[in-house]
Amino acid sequence: MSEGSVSDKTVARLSLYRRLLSDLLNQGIRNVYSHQLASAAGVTAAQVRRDMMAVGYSGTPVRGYSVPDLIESIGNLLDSAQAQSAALAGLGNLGRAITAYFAGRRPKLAIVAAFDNDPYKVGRVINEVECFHINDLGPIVEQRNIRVAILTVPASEAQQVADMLVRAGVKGVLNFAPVRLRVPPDVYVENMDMAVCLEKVAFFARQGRTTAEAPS
Amino acid sequence: MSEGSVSDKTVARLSLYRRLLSDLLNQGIRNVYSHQLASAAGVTAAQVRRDMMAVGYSGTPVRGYSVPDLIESIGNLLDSAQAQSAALAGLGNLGRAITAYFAGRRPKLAIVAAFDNDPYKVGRVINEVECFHINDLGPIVEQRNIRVAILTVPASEAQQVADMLVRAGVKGVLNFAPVRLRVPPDVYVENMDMAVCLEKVAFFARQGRTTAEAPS
DNA sequence: ACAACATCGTTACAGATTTCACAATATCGA
DNA sequence: TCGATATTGTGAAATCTGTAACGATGTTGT
Ligand SMILES: NC(=O)c1ccc[n+]([C@@H]2O[C@H](COP(=O)([O-])OP(=O)(O)OC[C@H]3O[C@@H](n4cnc5c(N)ncnc54)[C@H](O)[C@@H]3O)[C@@H](O)[C@H]2O)c1
Ligand SMILES: NC(=O)c1ccc[n+]([C@@H]2O[C@H](COP(=O)([O-])OP(=O)(O)OC[C@H]3O[C@@H](n4cnc5c(N)ncnc54)[C@H](O)[C@@H]3O)[C@@H](O)[C@H]2O)c1
Repeated sequence: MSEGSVSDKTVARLSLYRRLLSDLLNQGIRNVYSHQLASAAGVTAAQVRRDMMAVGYSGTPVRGYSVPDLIESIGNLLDSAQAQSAALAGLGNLGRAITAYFAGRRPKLAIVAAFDNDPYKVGRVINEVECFHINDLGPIVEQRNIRVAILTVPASEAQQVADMLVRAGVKGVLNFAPVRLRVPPDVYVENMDMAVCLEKVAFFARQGRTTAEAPS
Repeated sequence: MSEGSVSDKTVARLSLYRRLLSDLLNQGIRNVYSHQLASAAGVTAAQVRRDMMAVGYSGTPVRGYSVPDLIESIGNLLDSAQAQSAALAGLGNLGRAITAYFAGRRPKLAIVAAFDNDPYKVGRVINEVECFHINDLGPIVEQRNIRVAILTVPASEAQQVADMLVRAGVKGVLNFAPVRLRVPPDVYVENMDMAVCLEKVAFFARQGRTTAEAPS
């Protein structure tokens, strides 16, 4: 199904659109125009319509887009047929915040296992997620067919833990450690680099650069 | 001083380079080639050399770049002359993790005040940062000349708190709430949208897209 | 029934960003 | 001293990304 190549940026915007559309649906709004969605997302109307080409969904003039139908169409592109599972490595300050945030939020993409090397955490259930010892990562990730991981271990451990994840079959990593991971070319890594982002903000705050950022 | 227009992406990469260079310096390495820095950062050597043009620093053939000199040159571009101060709004799970992470790390860009509306937190010092009541935000931000803020309040409160920050003179916001903030055009907003990023990772993990991401 | 209208889908364009390619050059070894 | 060599800096080409423009189209009001 679907296009072989949807760009990075487009995927990010579609995910954002979907969240905005869900908000609209909760407000009882069932139709939306490209310029309305654009305004909510902070992009141009042309951008929204262009992104819709990737989805393959067509609205109608005068009515615009059907909110529930569009949510479903975006889901057809972004979501996998069967639910995906994610693992989290490193249940420290950030790891716990993240598990709390995602707990019970996405049925199609949930954190189903956490790993740490701190014996005090292993065996406990934190924010609805069971914590295992890092040494058991391989078998558990393989058994549960986990392909997505969130990496929140200290920078010094990040590469080593990433290697374990990759060996166990993980194909996508959301990396919070301020380190560039070395992974095989078929593994996708997204770096959330807070230090870099904060320096960016500080720089442009000083420069007075006119705002507006696409979703990271 | 310096160029009027350095791109978004270039600023992010320069911040990354600087961190990598600091690591090298700690290892006692005092010279580096563009292809080495490129490999560490996950970009091409041509990209590194192109970014150096924005900095205005020149290396020499055969020797490459001087690590300490390059760190200084990047600092001349990225850092402000006098230290910048940042505020954090919302000392919840994520806010506490972030203050812990940045505590005592950057002398030139430190979190110097936190704000919350939870009376239990107000008045306490958490991770070396004093917590004030959100209602006192305006005067304190103005007095301390704070221009940069990190926003980690619940999504429902984000716009309102952002308005307070902007009124107090903040010109750059690192926003973690899954909401698109409305701010005047002279205020720079960087969205760290974890939900969007996780969906991106899940999507490309499935697609088998060949990796490699620029710094966010 | 049909004209007026606002919006959609798509193609063509423009701008930004990255990569390529190569002349210029500083250093090392003979 | 001087040639050999690997690297730099940068103009030009290529690619990626977003914007603009416009014909096509469905709806509404009369
Ligand atoms: N806290 C933040 O806001 C923040 C911001 C930016 C980046 N980061 C990065 O995120 C990562 C985690 O940050 P944190 O503040 O949560 O740190 P933390 O020290 O609170 O948590 C790290 C966790 O990883 C566990 N751990 C250590 N070694 C391990 C190993 N080999 N295998 C499995 N688990 C291991 C520790 O037991 C701990 O629970 C770090 O790389 C940090 O640089 C954090
Ligand atoms: N925790 C995560 O990993 C994570 C991930 C992605 C996004 N986010 C977003 O970050 C934000 C914070 O997340 P969290 O998990 O820390 O939530 P949290 O509920 O733990 O923390 C929110 C904090 O904000 C304070 N607060 C509430 N209203 C306020 C107001 N009007 N003024 C000042 N302070 C106020 C609360 O007292 C609390 O301390 C949310 O918008 C969340 O969606 C969090």
